[in-house]
Amino acid sequence: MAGSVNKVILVGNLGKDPEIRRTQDGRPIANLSIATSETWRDKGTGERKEKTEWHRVVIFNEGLCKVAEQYLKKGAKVYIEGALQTRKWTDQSGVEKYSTEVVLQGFNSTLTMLDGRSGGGGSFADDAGGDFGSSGPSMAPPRRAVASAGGGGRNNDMDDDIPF
Amino acid sequence: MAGSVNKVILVGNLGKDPEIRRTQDGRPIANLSIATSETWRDKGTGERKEKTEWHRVVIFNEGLCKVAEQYLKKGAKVYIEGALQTRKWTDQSGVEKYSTEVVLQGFNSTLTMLDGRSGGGGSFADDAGGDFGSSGPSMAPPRRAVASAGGGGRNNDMDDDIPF
Amino acid sequence: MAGSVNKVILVGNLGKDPEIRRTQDGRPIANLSIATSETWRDKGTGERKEKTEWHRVVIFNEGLCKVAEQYLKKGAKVYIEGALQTRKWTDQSGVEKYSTEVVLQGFNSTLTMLDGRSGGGGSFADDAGGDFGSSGPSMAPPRRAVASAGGGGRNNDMDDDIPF
Amino acid sequence: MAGSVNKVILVGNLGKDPEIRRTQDGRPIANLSIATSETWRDKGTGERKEKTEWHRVVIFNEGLCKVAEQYLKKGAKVYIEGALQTRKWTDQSGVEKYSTEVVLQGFNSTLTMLDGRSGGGGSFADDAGGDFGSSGPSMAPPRRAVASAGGGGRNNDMDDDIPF
DNA sequence: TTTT
DNA sequence: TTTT
Repeated sequence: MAGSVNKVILVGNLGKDPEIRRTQDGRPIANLSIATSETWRDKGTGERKEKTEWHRVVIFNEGLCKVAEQYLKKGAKVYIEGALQTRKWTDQSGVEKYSTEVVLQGFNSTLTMLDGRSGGGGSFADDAGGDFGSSGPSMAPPRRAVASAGGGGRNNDMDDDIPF
Repeated sequence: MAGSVNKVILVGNLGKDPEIRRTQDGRPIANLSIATSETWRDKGTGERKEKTEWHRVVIFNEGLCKVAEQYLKKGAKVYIEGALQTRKWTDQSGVEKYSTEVVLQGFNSTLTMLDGRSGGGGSFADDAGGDFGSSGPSMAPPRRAVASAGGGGRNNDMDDDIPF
Repeated sequence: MAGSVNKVILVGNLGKDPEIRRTQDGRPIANLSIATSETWRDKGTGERKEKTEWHRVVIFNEGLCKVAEQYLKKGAKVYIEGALQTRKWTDQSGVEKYSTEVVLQGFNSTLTMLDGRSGGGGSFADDAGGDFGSSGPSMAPPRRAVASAGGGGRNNDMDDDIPF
Repeated sequence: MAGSVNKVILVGNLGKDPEIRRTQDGRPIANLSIATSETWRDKGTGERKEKTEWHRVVIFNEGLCKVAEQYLKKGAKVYIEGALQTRKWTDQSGVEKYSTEVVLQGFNSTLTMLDGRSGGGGSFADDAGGDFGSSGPSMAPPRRAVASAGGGGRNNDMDDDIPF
């Protein structure tokens, strides 16, 4: 199909520590359980209500898995950007089940810590060991590198003066 | 929870006509089945691959339900903005199942037709019978009304010339 | 034009306290200055680089203006969702200028505090004094009320069991 | 800054053909002029109103530039995802000006054609010559390659049947 | 002018 | 299981 978009944006808190496992060929996969919640006041009774939604987030990218493993803990607030994916599986009693997950994989996936503890954090895009510096043998987490790409050929004399 | 976001953005095509049903008290609910797909070239073989993902979209807002009923058909391309919601239900054989849906309900829900046939289309926000004109006995679909709100107190002399 | 979307999503910190002013007819307008920044490692030198972008955010909605006034301070981290708008104006020397702002107005605008101090906060949608509770003489900030809209007619027996 | 997000999502139509230029070292830069518009009904008079917003979009990524050059024409409808950037420049009379643009550069940039003519289309992410196949001397446009990354270690037996 |  |  030409021209489709499948994007999920969540800001929420981890309900527990990330779970990291490995595939047979050694690639890491991280699972996050992220809570979002809505609060509102009941129109009739006026009482305050809250509803929590839990999201299963699966990270296939190696760099983002490391970020999750090293920096994220139960309770951490994160911004994530991924895609919806529904997986079919069969439970032990042979019943077919579907599980819908938010998948961070390939491009246009992002994981950003929003509580800036530990000095480590920052914003990470899923660069799949891509073009920008952070690859190689170093274990340094990949850095989002928007400003460097295509930097040549542009008058980037952005001093941070405010135009307003 | 202070500060959470639960947002899904899809651009895709309807796999079938919208299904409209009504609650006991007469409120409409529309179900859409939307396909998104990814294409890529296999790194090993070089062949073109495609994977389609199907999304279950549920519209609770009355105005958007009417839009869906009147304007959307199988094959239509739409932009939708909603929230993830996982629902638990029990099938006829007593097995507990979970279903994750993209819910359009309340604020911050949008349904926009992207193939501008039928003159009807346009962009619709889920205004829940809100502040902007489209309420009342009229069956007219709600219109997104960004520019009118707060129009006072602002120099809105934007002529539609391209400023660059 | 049928079918367009104009959306900006920012997560950043306020560079200074919100500035609130009023129109002649008494409507509040809040201006926020929000910083986002990118960090990356230079491919050549390996040194850490950072580039900050400043965004002018204008809030026309009365409820969100109150939230900004009461809860936001210099340094606060926020999630905002608005639309791009370029305004033409003439400076004192008669030169035509353009200013591009992120406008929170009408539907599909959101302001959410991400550092949960003061117990006040929460997530606020721009409901324009709409359908959900928060209107009236009360000064209570508007609450995002997704779950209440259309609540009738749905089996919302979501207990927060995790389906995974 | 740890934890910031700078994202613009537009769905709109090109006001004119893309303009492609090259930097001194030969890198292409594409400029798009994209219109979005809002329609609403005036609360007082009831008449239909429309306001068009024009967005300057700058593409630094070589792959996306080629896509723009080869597939996009005046009138084309596109989905784009980029970041806000304000640039300072001096006009011929020495006046300092600011220009805010939507920049597609590096990760998390997307350009997707929404009117599927010419068979070419599809969805493209800005992969900066990244991990997925499309690099090399071939002029083939980069393909978004979500499903292939991390494919090992996962039961991806998704048949494209609609599961609901 | 923020933040790390 | 989070957070307020």
